[in-house]
Order: sequence, then C-alpha cells, then structure tokens
Amino acid sequence: MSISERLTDSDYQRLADFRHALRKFLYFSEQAAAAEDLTPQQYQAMLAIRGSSVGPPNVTTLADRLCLKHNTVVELIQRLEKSGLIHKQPSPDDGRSVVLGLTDEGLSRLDRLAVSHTTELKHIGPEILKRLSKFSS
Amino acid sequence: MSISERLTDSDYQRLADFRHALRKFLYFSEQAAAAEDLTPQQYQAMLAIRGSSVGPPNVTTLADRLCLKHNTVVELIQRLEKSGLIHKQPSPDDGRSVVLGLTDEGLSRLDRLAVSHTTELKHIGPEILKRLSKFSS
DNA sequence: TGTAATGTATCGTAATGCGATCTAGTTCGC
DNA sequence: GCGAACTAGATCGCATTACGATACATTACA
Repeated sequence: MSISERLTDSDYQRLADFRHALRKFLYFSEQAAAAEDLTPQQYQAMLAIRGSSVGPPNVTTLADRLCLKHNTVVELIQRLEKSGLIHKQPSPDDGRSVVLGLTDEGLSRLDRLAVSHTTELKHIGPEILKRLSKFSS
Repeated sequence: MSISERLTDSDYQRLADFRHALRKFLYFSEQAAAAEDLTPQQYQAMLAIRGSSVGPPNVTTLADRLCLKHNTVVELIQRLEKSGLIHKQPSPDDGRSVVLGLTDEGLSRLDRLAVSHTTELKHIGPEILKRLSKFSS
C-alpha cells in the first residue's frame, strides 16, 4: 500500500480487525482485574512494578513505563496504597524520590492475574499475532 | 511454565514488557487522534464503523465490536454526531435501529489517522509481535 | 550561594464507562 | 390480531481516570 493512495475497504478492515483483537484482550484484562477487585490501571501499575527489570521503580519511572503523566501516577499510587496493595518507601539516595513495592496482598492478587493473563495470551495471542503480521509487509 | 508454579521474575518481565509495548502503541494512537482533534474512543468508533466487514453497523453492533455497553456507545455516538463526524439514519428495516456512517469530514480525518497508524504498526508491530510470540509456547 | 532542574503532591476539570431506568418498535404465542 | 415478552436506543447520575496548572521540597550545578 503506497502512502499516497487512498486506503481501501480491506485496509480499513485490517486495521479494525487488529484493533478489535486488541480490544478483546484488553476487555479480558479488565474483567480479570475486576474479579480481583482491581481497576485495569491498578493491575497495569502493579504489573509494571513487579515486572520492572531495573529494580523497584519510583513514580517517574513508573509513569514512563505506563506512558502516563507523573501526576496521574501519583494518584493511581495513592489509591493502591490506600487499598494496601503497594507500599512507598523514601529513597535512601534521593530525598525527593519514593521507591514503590508490592505488599503481600498485592503480590498475591497480582500472581493470580498474571497466571490468567498468561493463559489468555496463549489463546488470543495467536489471533493478535495473525492480524498484526498483516502489517509487516 | 506450569500453571501450578509461582511465576518467576522473568515471567513477570515478559508480561510487563508485552504490556509496555502495547501501551506504547496505544499512546501513539492517543496522540495521533488528538492531533486530529479526536479522542481515542472517537477514533476507535470511527475505525470500527469504516472497517466493518458486514456493512454499516448500528449501535448494538458497534458496542459489540468495541467491547462496550450500548449506552456507552450511544453517548460516544452523540458526541461524534455533534462534532459532525458521523451521521445516523433510521434503519429502513427496523424502526428501533439506527444505521451509522461517516460524514465527509469524518472520512477525511479518519483517513489521515489510518495511514499514520498503518505506518506506525510497521514500526512498532514487530516489537509487539516479538513480545507476544514469547507466550505461544 | 543562589538558581535551575528534578521528584512528588494537590486541585480543578473534562471525558469515559457503567448501572439503572425509560420509551419506542418488533416478534411471538395463543 | 392482540397482548406479553423482547430488542434497540436514549437518558440520568455516579465513580474513575487522566490531565494541565501549580506548588513545594530536594538536589545539582554554575
């Protein structure tokens, strides 16, 4: 498909179908999170904290990882802390910074979600993959 | 990974990295939509209307496609109609139903977005694909 | 040392998505 | 053909989310 040509019906179907596959996965994720009494964003924040490959993140690092503004993350973190799912520690290196970590309760809920997401990805993953591969040309 | 074992650090990193790749694409999409003065949901609704493979959808069909409740879509549609991006026609077959379609203005904005999304998918698609393929085992 | 940069927090606002409820139109059983 | 059940869409109120603007403390640096 040349960039200068108008898109065809099937170009649009391809985009829409990919988006639909993505949306189905995200919908599953919303429902799974809700079953653990979490909002989708809470799950994503907890996953990003637990799955950080560079050690426990602070607010700014987490905001980058979630592609959100720092103040959005501050509030997300506050709700998570109030629910007893994460804890904040003042950074020993930098008095402005806080280090984020999961509580036992947070870990336990996240673990169940991570397992179910992994299972779901084995099911819906191939569909996303198939629709995605149609753009690689 | 057996389902009965506790997840490892790298299991979590895999999930978090996949989610991050997804989030990056969605963030691109949000920014691209904003550049055309659209909300992300408006773009997705318009794409679903234009990319429908079974003819112009009604509210219920669109809700299914977007994995949203019908009343959510009704309001989304109202905002789109007020902005002159879509039009609603009473269905000739069923007096309860409305048929949704894009206006010229809607088509023109969507077209630019669809092109830029296609381009972006060629860039970020492979990364999503790579992270996704790690769950296919 | 004083100024800029960084990290976090607070406040007000707009958009989103949903449950509950409503109205109008359609279908089905009898 | 008539009423009950069902379906499609619309309306309202509410909680959550994300953001811009702003503030304040800490750190870095010239």
